[in-house]
Amino acid sequence: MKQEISRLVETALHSMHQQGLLPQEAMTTSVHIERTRDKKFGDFACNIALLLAKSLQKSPREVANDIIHHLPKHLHISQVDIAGPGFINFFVKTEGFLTVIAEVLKQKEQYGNSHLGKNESVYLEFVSANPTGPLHVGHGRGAAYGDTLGNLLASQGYDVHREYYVNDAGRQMAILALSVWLRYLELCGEPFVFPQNAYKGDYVITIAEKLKAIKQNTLQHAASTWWHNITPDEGEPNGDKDKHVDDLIIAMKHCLGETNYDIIFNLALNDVLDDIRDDLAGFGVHFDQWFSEKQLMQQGLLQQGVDRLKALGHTYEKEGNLWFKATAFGDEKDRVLVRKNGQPTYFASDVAYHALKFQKASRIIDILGADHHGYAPRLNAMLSALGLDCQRLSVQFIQFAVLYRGKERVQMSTRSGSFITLRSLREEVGRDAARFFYVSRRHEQHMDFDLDLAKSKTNDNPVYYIQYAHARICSVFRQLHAQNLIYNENDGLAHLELLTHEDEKALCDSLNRYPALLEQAALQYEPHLIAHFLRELATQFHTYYNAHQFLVADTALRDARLCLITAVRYVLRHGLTLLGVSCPEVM
RNA sequence: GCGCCCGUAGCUCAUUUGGAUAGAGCAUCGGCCUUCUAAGCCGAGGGUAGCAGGUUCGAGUCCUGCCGGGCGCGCCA
Repeated sequence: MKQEISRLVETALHSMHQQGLLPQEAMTTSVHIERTRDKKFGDFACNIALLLAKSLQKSPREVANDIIHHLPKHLHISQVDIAGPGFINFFVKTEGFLTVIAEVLKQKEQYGNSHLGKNESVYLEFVSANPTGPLHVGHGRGAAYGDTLGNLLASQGYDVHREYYVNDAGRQMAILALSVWLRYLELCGEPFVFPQNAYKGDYVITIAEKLKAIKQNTLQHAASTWWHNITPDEGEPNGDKDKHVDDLIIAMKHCLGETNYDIIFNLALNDVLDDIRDDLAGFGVHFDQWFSEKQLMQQGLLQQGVDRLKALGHTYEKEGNLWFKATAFGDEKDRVLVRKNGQPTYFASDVAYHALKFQKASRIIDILGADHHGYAPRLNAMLSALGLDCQRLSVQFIQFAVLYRGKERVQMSTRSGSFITLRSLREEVGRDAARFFYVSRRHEQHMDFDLDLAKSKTNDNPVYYIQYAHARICSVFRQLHAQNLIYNENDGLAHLELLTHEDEKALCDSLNRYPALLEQAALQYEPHLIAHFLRELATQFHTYYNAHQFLVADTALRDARLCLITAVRYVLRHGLTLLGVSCPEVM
């Protein structure tokens, strides 16, 4: 309907041009039709007269009047008005909206899908939390957003690859391995003070218990045999918590030897990763690939990336470190690639990782926590240096969810073990409520997350309202069968003109705009629009449900109404499925 | 100090990318179950869109400056 009106206006402008009422340059102004906010302004509005008025040196209302006089007639348009400063308002007859019902019933669960993406490959990386502990509720937002965005893009014809980048090569993982070993030593009865900077969560003890079950006491070493030349922990004279753990890691490797160290390291890594994988699966989030940073190094890709930058002349050496000239590409300072001890930085592996992504896909989306926003300029600098088009990379930052328990702010830290896990949230409020809640806010909007509210008053979550609309439709059909009535779809489609109520028109209007809404949401990476649309559609349905009886004696009317609510059901299901939310038939 | 994000009803958030009288939910108040599920519907109150300028037919939306909040500014990941 929107496109049809757009064409009508274009036709009008064209004939005005031919009659010399419109100069050539005015024809370049693109016609934009939008839905009205208020139905008293009709169903669609066009602001073209306001845009043309200046160049024509006429009042906007005058221009609008000229346009209306050149508009071709259209079967479904009942009235065209000029309103306000010069808007052209179109009133569409209800029949103009009803055709969508046949369209939805024809496409069924495909309705809403499109080929917008033309099969373009998209490399979507999200969550990618360090495998040093369980996911917490802060990660949930990125998981829900990323997965929904993936679903959305796939539905719009993009070829989506989902990936979790596993930081299994860095210092943090070494600290986890150390933490596990120290807990293990405690279980063996060794006395010492647990380092402040080590991981203190209970899961570390659980892993240590597993280690003890497997290796018994074979990895036990009295502190007197290996605790030498360790910088004191913070709080003690000349203490430094970072140096303290780093020294302990070196001593640990020295004491255990590489093989035993790797056993502990891998046990910890795999245990945590299994937990994360399982948690995400329970959240309905699946990845095509879990990409290991360590493999990036082992396969020599990291070195290749560094060599490439070096060969292109974008690096220099200073004080033994290898630097990337990031400032030459718009970053605020140069970045170290390889430390003087030969260790590559995190940034170096990101060079290699992104070069790889650019090889594999034409569009790359990184979903990062908002605390990483400073990372975007150096990524862009690096891509430019490599001669890659940084327009192909889009970095989406997820703002933090600030957690509250009632009025009280909850501090979270993986290190200290004081955090709410995603798993516990999921178990308490359920996957549907959690996913809907996360994705119903715009991702770059700061969000307040009240744990008490989320956990106690789950019925307040709008997701149930939407699911209830779906269940009610299913229930109507159960009643239909219980009353031994038959639903004849073709008969219903043949009598759609019986749907004359405003409620019915409003529902069809929503069904009509659903595909365009999905396209918009996909292009802007804003899946929250789906959540809001569904809420609105559910409201319209509940209103309709309360105002009219569906299972009426008049078969033609009954079938027509059943066609409409079946179409509504398809769209509800399509949208909820994109959000990773279930569609219960009974509630 | 510099950079990024943000500020909309008592609370949590929308607002069709610059459109007409800024809308929902929660909370508060008043109605609706002998009729397809009341996890629902109908109605009421509640606003200087942080503040001040600017751009134009028109600004919550774009620009500038303040104020307030979050985050970042490592050879951490």
